Amino acid sequence: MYKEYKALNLSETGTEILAFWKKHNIFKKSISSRPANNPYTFYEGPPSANGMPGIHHVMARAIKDIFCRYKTLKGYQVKRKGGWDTHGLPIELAVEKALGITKDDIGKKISVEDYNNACRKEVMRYTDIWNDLTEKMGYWVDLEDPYITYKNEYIETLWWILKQLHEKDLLYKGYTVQPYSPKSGTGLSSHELNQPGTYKNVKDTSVTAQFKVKRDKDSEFLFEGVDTDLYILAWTTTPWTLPANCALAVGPNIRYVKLKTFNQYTGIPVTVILADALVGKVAGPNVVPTLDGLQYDPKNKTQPYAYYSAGVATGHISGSELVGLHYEQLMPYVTNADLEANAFRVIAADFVTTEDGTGIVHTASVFGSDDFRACKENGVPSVMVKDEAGKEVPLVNKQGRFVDEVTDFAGRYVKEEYYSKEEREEPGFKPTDVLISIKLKEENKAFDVKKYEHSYPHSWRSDEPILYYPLDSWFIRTTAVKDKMVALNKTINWKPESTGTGRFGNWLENLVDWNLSRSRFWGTPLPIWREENGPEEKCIGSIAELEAEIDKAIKAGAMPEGFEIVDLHRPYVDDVILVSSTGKPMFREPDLIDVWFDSGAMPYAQWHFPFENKEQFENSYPADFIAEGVDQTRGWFFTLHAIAVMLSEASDEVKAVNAKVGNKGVAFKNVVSNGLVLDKNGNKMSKRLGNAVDPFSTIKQYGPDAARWYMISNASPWDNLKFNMEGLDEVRRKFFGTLYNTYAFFALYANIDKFRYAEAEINIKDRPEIDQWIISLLNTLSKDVDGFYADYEPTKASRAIQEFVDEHLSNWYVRLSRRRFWKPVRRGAEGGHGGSEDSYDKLSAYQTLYTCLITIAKLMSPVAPFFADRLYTDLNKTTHKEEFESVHLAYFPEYDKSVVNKALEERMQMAQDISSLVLSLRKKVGINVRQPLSRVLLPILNKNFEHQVDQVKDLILSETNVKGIEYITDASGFIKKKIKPNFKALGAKVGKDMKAVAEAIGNLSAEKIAQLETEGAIELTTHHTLLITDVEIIAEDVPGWQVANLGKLTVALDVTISNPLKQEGLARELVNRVQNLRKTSGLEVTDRINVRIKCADYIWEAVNNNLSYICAEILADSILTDNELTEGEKTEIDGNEILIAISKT
RNA sequence: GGAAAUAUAGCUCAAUGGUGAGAGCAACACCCUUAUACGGUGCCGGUUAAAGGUUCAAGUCCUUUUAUUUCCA
Repeated sequence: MYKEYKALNLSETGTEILAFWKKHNIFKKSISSRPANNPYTFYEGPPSANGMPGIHHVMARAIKDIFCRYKTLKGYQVKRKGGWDTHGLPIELAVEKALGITKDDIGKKISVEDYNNACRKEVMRYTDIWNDLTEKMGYWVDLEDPYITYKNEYIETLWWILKQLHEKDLLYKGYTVQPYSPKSGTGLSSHELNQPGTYKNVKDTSVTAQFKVKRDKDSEFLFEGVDTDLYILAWTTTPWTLPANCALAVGPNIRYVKLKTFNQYTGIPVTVILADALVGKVAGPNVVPTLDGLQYDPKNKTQPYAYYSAGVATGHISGSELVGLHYEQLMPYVTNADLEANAFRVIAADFVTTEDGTGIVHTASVFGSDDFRACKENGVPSVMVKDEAGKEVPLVNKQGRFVDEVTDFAGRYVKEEYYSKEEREEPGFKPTDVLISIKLKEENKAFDVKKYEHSYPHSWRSDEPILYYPLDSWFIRTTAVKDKMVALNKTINWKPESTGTGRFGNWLENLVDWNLSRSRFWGTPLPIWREENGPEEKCIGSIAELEAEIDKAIKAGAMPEGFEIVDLHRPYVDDVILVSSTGKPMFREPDLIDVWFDSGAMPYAQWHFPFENKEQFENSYPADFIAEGVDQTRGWFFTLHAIAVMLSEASDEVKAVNAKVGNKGVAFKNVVSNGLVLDKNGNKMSKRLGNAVDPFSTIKQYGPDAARWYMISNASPWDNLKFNMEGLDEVRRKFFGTLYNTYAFFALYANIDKFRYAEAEINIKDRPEIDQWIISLLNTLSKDVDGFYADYEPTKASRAIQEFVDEHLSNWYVRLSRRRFWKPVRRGAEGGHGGSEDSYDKLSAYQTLYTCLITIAKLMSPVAPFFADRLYTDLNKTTHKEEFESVHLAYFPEYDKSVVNKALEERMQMAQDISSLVLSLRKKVGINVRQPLSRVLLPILNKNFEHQVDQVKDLILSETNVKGIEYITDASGFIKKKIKPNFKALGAKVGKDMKAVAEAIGNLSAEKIAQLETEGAIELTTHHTLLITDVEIIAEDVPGWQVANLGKLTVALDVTISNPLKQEGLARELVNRVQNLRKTSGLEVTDRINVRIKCADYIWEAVNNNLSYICAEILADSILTDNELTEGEKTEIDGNEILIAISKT
């Protein structure tokens, strides 16, 4: 027996099938039943289990799951090792919040050890909830043996990788300019800088400084007509950075001008260069045609300005013309040959604006991140001094004071706020910025000094302004393999392609070295030990190596006897002090590494490669497929790619594996980057706004399959999805509801007829037309869906399946075949072909519908794994046609080309279209479908047309309740024709003359059209030869008939109703009433009945004339007229009252 | 500031450069149903974000702009 259900309940299906999978270990079997030598490798991007999963995780994981299940169906062995991302800032923050502490308290209120233990606990806090969701949504991933990034083994692999890079000089120490708090002596992360209250409005001393242009052959053109010194004006709100000035940045497309004026502090006439757009702000209304005869007035703050050359318009200088000019160092405390040659010049930078200042930006490479980048790009050296150890350091030390070399201000804090309150209140105290301003004024180097209010970031720890300051960092020299990364990226299949070429490709083109350093506590420690103030450096690549070094250190007395390292995290690893070759102590570099390195190294670290599992690694490298959100483009996707490419150069072990598996150095071959899940209005989901969708309640309410199907079929994975609950409901009703009903219909009759698919398979070619048609479509569908999955297009796959189920299987095949299933079979003919035609036809219908259903189950199983499995097992449990206990152990349907018949598909489409046209005509003239009509007229388009339609004639007639089809030709000129140019065909031929040709075609007479049809070609008035293939000719109208058109099809309907037709219509009306009555009386579909009716005479006459038809339809043994009838159902036929009484025989 | 994606009916999405831009949902009306709270037919709905350009022909190709979103700075 096929299981029959009271109603569709996808939620229940989910929980029941899940239990079935668990009980029978289906997931494990789906792996073990596939050969190990045919692997398909998937990498799980590890989620962090310290937050609750959201609906977008269901989306992302559905995509991962779909392709893994699909490949299993295709016979691949798909292992999916789960993983957890356990390090990183979010975890630290969660712990700090839970414990009510800040970063500053670590090592004070709480030991690093306790803190890290808290992190270790925190990180797996929601593991159970995650696992629960994973199961409930049907995401198959191995949760029993996941990789966990904080495990020693995992870290050991990371260390091994770092050592590979270190040995090839791909790991080095450098510096970056970062926000820095001198008071607390630490850098600040961008996250810390984004805390509320960090940015405050402050009033700072701002200086517009005069940088004197060196007169040489490059600058000579600027001096034309200039009779004073020439200065470039640059503005800064951090005067303390002026001693470190090394370049001036201009916008290459900004227009600059020369102005002559007096320095307001010294009265010296000067000529200055600034942006044209800012003349109004700097000079205000004080621009005069010429300064001739004007005098400097020390009491007047607003000195006059004059454009240098009288013709203002010709005085423009473009920024690019200024690039390369050299100027004199503004505050020459520190210089050297390199600086003299390569610094103190004008460079172009994209961050220069004309919003404020002078349109020229003072640049101090080590005190600003833009500055740092611009100087690096332009090869400008930094102004630095050497410390006692001979190391280059900036002019400001880590406490925020000027170094000795800046003689005038040595030892002074650069920011006023770093002085204590008492110091600042002492009489005569002046902030360093002010002192610098005074000095510049005296030296005719300050053009303008004033207070300026702006927003400036402050440290949340000490509430003092931060400095942008160069901090030590460890880098991976990704730029060394940039070309290879770019080249290999082109071999990766990105979905969508634009993410790979655009976002990722551009990122690679502008690659900078990867800054690995993080100043934190909970993460993978950098395995590098260094001598203090010495050159020696050790990078440790394994636990064994570390232990050996510890042994050496113990022997040298640097560490206590019996020291053992059991945990590679801080603080334990910081207790390790090694000894150098000269016996000096070596301390670990205190940094942790970027957590992205953790996840990017998972292909190796998940197997603890190369320390263990070499074979597993070889069999799963690189990945065939990965999928994550598009936000991972520069995160996980990048780190996977970067590490893989680096190792393909730096590691002999990885090189060997690559050679063996034929990998040029990628970590993954196919990648799907999915979009975001937004709420139904297109807003971002957030807990704060309360528009976040809870995945658990969604799955509970609609079932996991509806949720998955909705998300996948609605929009391509890479488009953002507007998540709307109504859509889920629609999917449930429309797709799953229809499919469920189709199954229920099948089960109902198959159970009655005890169909078990035990009979021999009827050859497809021997089945009725409609069976051949649906089988043909089904095979086309299998092929299409296979292609879509293979191309990582799940949306197209699900839409194709949905269309097949709704439009073709349910709405056409089952509807038209319905009678075949309930048609009574003569006794004795049951159970085998060779019996009557009836049983043969019925068997064919069962076999066909069964095949459709079980094939659909397989095709849809990657997207809707629960429902598909129920459908599959419900069918297969009764027939035992296949040996698999689950659809997920079965194989993808084979495409059988021999049963695909395009002509058949075409004519069935015509049948559907013609039927639709007839129904629409019926509607137009108000004749309902129960009233039979005599004939449909079809104007013939070509010979093949008649042949095609004839084969589906019966379907059309029964669907539209019409007695016959007649084909008409236009021999008599009876049919009105319409001619339309085929633009595509004509375009190539006539090109520019298209308009005239189209008009000429439109003007063709009926005779000319007929001539074209018979002769195949005519001459147009435009002197072009028109071929029959250049146009479409449609029979548009049959005068005097009810006519409807669709594309090339034209249908005319005879709407005259003769008396026999009328009577037949009445008979059908009666059948309809009786059937309704059967249903409301609760009779079974197989019950036989007796009927008595009381009605008008003409209706009884109609009934009497169609008695056998009616009896057959309603399973009646007798129908009697009874004018005395009082009981029974009162109803209406043709406007007349009728009384019907039925009774079971 | 840079890069990328998206923009088509009230909503969700289609539309190999080929000329009246289509479905589904929703609304409305009528009809059908011994699988189907399902279906059919009709009706309603569009300056294809805007402006230029290329072309015989643009929703589609190019340029600019706008909006939304993401990533980076």
